[in-house]
Amino acid sequence: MFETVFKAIGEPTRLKILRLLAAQDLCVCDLEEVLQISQPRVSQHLKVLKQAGLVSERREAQKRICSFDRGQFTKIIEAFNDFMDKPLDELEGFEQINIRLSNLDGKSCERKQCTDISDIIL
Amino acid sequence: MFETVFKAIGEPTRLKILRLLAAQDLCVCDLEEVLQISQPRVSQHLKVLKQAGLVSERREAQKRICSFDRGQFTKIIEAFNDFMDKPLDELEGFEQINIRLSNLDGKSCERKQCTDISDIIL
DNA sequence: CATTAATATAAACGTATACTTATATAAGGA
DNA sequence: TCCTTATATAAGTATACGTTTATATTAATG
Repeated sequence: MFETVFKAIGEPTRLKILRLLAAQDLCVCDLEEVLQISQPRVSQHLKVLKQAGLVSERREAQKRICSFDRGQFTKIIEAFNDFMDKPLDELEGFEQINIRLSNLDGKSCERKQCTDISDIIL
Repeated sequence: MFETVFKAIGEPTRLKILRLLAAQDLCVCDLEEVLQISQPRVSQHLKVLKQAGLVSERREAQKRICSFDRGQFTKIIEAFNDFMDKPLDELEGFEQINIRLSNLDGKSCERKQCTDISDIIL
């Protein structure tokens, strides 16, 4: 989820589109004109931005007017800060990682080369 | 700059590394152990995160202890919000784009909705 | 109902990126 | 000094991604 969002923003053309939509709502052909890039290119980038939840669209006749969903962006950043602040053991998908991290304490880098049976001290 | 940062975060392995470093400082071999991935892989991802300014490192003997630079991240997000809020004509690199955007009004796709507070005439 | 306008989708292609394997460097011990 | 530990870098490879060209879809218009 965060991956999708940050990846979406981390591309120059999409970042420009976002910045433009932050100034005003625009349809595909406007973006095409303003950015001077091809229509499929705009369309494909918009798809990525929509999937990331950063852009929404409404229809007006044949046109699709796109908006930057600023509220959504703020929410995502807040959620990301929560994600970064939360204790690791409360995080889904980090169970194994957290176990290995706990087993690390004190030992740091000296544990992994104990592959030889004769190294094991009982 | 924003591109570099968001691209850096928008990759699953790097996001995990960041999240781990947010919990505690770790050296390369620790990350290797905790995430169960190869040493060059960790090293290369850390390079990207450092270049984005998200991770800093200090040396302890042969080890390089990595930290998540949370302050830097906060600064970047603030800068990004500024970037998104600023009027287009104050933005470097958007000169031509802004001209074409202005030339749009009335033409191409109708509308000219003032989303910018400074457009509001009192 | 055929045509045009606005946008989406598909296929093809080149470049970028993530990962692996192999090797290099740098700092501590023996 | 030679060896080990910790990390970086290089080269190779496969996949993901951005772009273009071509075509499909969907909604107004004549």
